[in-house]
Amino acid sequence: MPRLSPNYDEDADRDYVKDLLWSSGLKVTKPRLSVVKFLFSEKNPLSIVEIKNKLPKIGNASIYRILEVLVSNGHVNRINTGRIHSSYEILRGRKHHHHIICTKCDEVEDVEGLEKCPVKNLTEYIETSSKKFSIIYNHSLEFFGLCKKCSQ
Amino acid sequence: MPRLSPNYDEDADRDYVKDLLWSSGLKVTKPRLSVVKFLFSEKNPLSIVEIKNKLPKIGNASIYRILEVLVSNGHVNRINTGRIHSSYEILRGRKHHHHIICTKCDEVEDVEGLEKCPVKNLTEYIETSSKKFSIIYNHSLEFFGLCKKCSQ
DNA sequence: ATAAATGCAAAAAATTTGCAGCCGT
DNA sequence: ACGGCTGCAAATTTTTTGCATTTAT
Repeated sequence: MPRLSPNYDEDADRDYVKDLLWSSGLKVTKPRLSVVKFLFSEKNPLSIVEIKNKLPKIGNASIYRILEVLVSNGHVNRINTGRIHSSYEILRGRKHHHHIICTKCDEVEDVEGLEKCPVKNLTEYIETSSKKFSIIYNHSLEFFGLCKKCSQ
Repeated sequence: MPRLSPNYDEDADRDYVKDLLWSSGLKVTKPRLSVVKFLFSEKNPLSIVEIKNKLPKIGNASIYRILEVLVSNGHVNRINTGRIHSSYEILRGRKHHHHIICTKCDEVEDVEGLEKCPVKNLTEYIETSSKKFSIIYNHSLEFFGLCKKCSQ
């Protein structure tokens, strides 16, 4: 659940999650609610494996299909960890941000404390100077390193 | 091959590629030379599939192992295109740079014209402020958009 | 000579697909 | 009731592993 307010209201959140699906014309089903709620509940991005483990009742194929539909509707971001499987994070209610990925254990952490995105103001320049591209609508910035556990 | 000089000297290049392997204490084998030379020869990053198709004589497992060893020795960069499989590009002889990826046709272009990496000087700050990470040794920055062909 | 790297084949892991039946609207 | 969604099982695709053989040093 989102740690937005100290008094977390589960019902309000449920409606929020429902709205997310409903607003995209998606049917509000149990498996979808579970996936979205799980994504909301975790601060850091979740891998397919983590989602599967946490929600064993949902069929394997459905997990893929649910995440696909969430990504294509813009509710969820697929993070390119460079690892075997992608990780996913919910977008709504969160600021644009970047990630640090452990190349040994795949741990993902959000980059915190940046006032503003260091790349955002480059987009327009790059759009102009690129030979082959005319539109840039997004970017992703990942840092790779070793987490404290793995660097010992 | 690197298009660095107008008069390209294949032998010189061969030594260059050999040196690359040798300098990391890697045995200079035919499969490794082939992979490195193929990576040098293409301006844009190559996916595992493209490499496999181009070099069918190299065993499947070896391709994975060769790329892994090249990445872990810092000669090759694994780019997270957000597509199904990662792409790889050789680093040596090329400046650190970033990419623009067309989300429709997967075309990849290098970002050109930046004097310096807009992210580099953030690394130390992020290393310090991160809770879970102690070392950051790399990053990747990709812009997503539509190429001129696909945006028409 | 010997330690490392390769190729092959088999195994494991990750993802996709087809389809019958269930469930939201 | 309809169409979209799900679960299951099977099929693909991608990646890893074990081991005998080859190869670079």
